[in-house]
Amino acid sequence: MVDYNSIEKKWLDEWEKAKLNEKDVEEKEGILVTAAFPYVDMPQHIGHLRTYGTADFYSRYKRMRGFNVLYPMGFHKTGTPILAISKKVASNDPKIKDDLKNYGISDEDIKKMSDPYFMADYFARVTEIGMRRAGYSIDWTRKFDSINPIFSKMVEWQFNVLNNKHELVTGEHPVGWCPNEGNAVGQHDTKGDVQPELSELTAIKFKDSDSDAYFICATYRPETLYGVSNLFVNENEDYSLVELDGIKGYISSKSVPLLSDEYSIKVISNMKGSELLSKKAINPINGKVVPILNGFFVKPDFATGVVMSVPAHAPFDYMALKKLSDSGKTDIKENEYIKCIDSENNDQIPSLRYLKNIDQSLNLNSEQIEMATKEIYRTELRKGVMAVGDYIGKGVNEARELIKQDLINKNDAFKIYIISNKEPVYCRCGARVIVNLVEGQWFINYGDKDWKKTVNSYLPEISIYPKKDINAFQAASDWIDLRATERAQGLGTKFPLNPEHIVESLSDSTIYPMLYTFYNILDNYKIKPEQLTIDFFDYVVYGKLNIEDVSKSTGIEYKVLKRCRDSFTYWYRFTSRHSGSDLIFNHLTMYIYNHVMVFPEEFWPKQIVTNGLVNYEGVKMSKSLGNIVPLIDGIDKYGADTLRFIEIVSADLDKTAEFSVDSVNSIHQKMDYIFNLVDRIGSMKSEELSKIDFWLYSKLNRKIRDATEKVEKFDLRNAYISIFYDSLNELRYYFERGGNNEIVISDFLTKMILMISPVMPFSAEELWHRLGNNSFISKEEWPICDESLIDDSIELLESVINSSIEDTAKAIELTSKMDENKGKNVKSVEFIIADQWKYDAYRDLRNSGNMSKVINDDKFKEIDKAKISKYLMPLMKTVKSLNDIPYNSKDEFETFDTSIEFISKKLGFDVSVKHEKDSDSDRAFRSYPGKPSIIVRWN
RNA sequence: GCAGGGAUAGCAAAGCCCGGCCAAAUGCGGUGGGUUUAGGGCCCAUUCUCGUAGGAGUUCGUGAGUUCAAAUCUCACUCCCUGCACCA
Repeated sequence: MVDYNSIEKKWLDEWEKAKLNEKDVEEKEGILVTAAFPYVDMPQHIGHLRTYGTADFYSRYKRMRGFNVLYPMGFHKTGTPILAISKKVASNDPKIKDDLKNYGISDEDIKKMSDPYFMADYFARVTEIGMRRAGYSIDWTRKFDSINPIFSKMVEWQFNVLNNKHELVTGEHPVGWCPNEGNAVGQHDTKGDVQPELSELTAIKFKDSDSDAYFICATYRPETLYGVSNLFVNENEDYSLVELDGIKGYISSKSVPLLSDEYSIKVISNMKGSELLSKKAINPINGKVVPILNGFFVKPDFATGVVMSVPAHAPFDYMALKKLSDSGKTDIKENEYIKCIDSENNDQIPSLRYLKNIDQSLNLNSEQIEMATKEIYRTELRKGVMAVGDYIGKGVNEARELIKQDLINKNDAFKIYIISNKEPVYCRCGARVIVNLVEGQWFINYGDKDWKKTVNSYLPEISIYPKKDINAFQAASDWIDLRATERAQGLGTKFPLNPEHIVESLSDSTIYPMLYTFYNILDNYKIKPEQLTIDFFDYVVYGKLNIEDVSKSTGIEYKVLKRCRDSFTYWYRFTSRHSGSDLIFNHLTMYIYNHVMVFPEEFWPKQIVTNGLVNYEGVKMSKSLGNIVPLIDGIDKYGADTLRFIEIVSADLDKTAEFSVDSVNSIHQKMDYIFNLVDRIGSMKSEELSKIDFWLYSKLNRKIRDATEKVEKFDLRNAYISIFYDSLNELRYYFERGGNNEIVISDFLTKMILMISPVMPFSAEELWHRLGNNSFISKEEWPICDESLIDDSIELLESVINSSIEDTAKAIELTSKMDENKGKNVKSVEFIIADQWKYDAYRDLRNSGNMSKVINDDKFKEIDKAKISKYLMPLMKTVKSLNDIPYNSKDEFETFDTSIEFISKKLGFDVSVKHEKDSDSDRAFRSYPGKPSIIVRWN
């Protein structure tokens, strides 16, 4: 087997020596290929190769097509995950230490990882090693990370632009919050890494009929307000009369601390739920006075602990009310329940229907009632129509929003946010996570109408691959709205408008590809971060300032400024951005928005390529399954080229690539074949070209033409089925047909290897040299198709031979069962080739589609009309899809005649061929162009 | 809920954009055969049903429709997957 690792090492060294990947401004057209830089909180695994490998493939391919392609790379270190892991290390968390140990990190290094900067550097270093070994043609002289002071300067400039254009706004914002530590909590900050889910409810104010206090009912379904028969509290729980944002209200005592960061709440007095049961409340929508009753199901720590009861539509309410009614604790009758929504059936009490669907006798537990609740919620939202009230006739979906808005406008309700996870969420410190409305939070206003309009009208200009993701981009662009852009903790750039905070880590990584274009220059000339003023960036990006002034104000030499500007404008004109498709709804959309806002139109994104994930042996790679293969291990084991092939070209871009040992083996075998063939090539002969040589040339050139078209459209899978798999089959067939011409094979292999080189650069380089070349293959040109060598006839005739062989085998199998053939063996097989008039008539019929016209044509006057008609009849059935037959009777005859040896070897019988006119067999007439009549003789 | 994607033979998966060359690529699995044949690998054949000659029938989530013609277009329905906010 090929020793991939030693080939890799050999060529990595050679490429490094030749500085093959370092690119600079040149005469020829430039392309900047960037992939979303990796977040370095763990080593990369083989799945990461998909994105970076695809970007590398594209870079290499475009270079072979004559472009100057720069593929740079950096590291993302902004944000909280690195900090969180490092904190865990510092607190001696055994689980995290195990994880790190499994990555093969020494105890000593793990200890040092309590320093987040050490950890980030460590993983950045490991990541770079892996990327080099994967063969990415990255220009490492431009490497930076996102906490680098120069990077921060770029971010400051970007936010200065956004601020000047009034796209930074402040407001209040609901966040998951730890009341103990006083800061926002995300997934990384909770026990068990649970993402706190926030959801919005409407809190409706029912006035107490004999005081100025309100019962504050939180609900997901404000549209059912028309059907309220009573309110529920839980008589066994404690309740409080509170002052909440200026009004008096009753809420459960347990809800007070959960809401107290969201609202200002002062407790006036406390009471048992049972004490509230004597009260009555007024429904704000219709003034109806309703009683307060005991709801067994009311949870005091969910929202306000007071709920409105809509027995006709809420299964829990129905069950609770029925219970009360059965025990005589209420005199509300079922026929008083108000139905306010019509949906699929005509039940007067829809909730009852859903309960009975689960159990006719209504002997239900809470879980079952919950199920019924979900079911009715779903159905009524989708199909329900308001049956009462101001919005009668409108769909529930629409009416809900309208009613909510009306109530809020009339000050009868307000929004309330809760943590809606099934189980309470706890901060690592132990406190229960609650909702807080953060005041003065800065947002980037992606909801700005003009901004959105500009982006939406530019979106069709961007080449997006895979094509079907265009919809997703469109949807993402429409959907993106205010986006929080700063936060209190984490690594990163200080937020210019509030230096206590840092720029949020997706917001700081939207325009950074621009920095690659001149980072190496800043580095070379040892430019200090403080020299990178607003003026500097304004000059480089807009070119509108006077360069002398900028040079003076920044202290950067004229020629350095000029080079930065030139480099930026050269590389940023055509950019190709690569990432996983999971980033469409955040990073990539923000990338587009920020480019459109910050840069002149000529530098807006030109191309975006996204890709799907990678499965390992049929399942997703994940930490919990323990099936993550680190990139470097994968390369050691399978070879970089093998990983590259499987991940870059063996699946459609948008699909999950399947990595399995089987697929590895299959590629290894095929590569072995190619290596052997290349090594054997010297022992072959160069002879005069025969038919099968032309066949192979035709296949090759067709392949070059079609595959190139496919590569251009990022249809890599099909391109490489043709370039790799089909080529091998064609070679095998060529040899089987007796081909053995050194020049032809060498031509074929050379072009095939050139086309494989962007995917498998190491093997291709090795094979290229074994073929006797001394240049680097990556500096060679992509093969060009020679149209004159594409010969439809020769390929078609070859396939006629093969289909005839198949048909014959099948015919023999079936006829061997015939009584007359029982006990006999096949003696010989004869192929009868259709006479020339059949070819002519075939073409005429194909062109005209008119049978009688063909029959009556003068040129067929020699032939019996009944005969022509009998011949054409079957063709009529599929007349609209007849293939073009570009050759004639004698071509088909010759092909068979010269292939007799091959055919009889395949079939194992003597084979002969005859023209139809020379045959006296009654089956001879069955011959058609491309379909000789087959006569099997038995003895 | 909102948004995006999906449902194809034993399994996995292509085809669908651009209707006919589609009983439907390919891989795995199954069956039979070959290979100086332990195993594995490799090669060949076969793998919806029927068939006394290269053919016929019935299939591509369900139901309807458009069409001379539908896996492919339209509509409805059912079910599945992914993302959803400060988090990379």
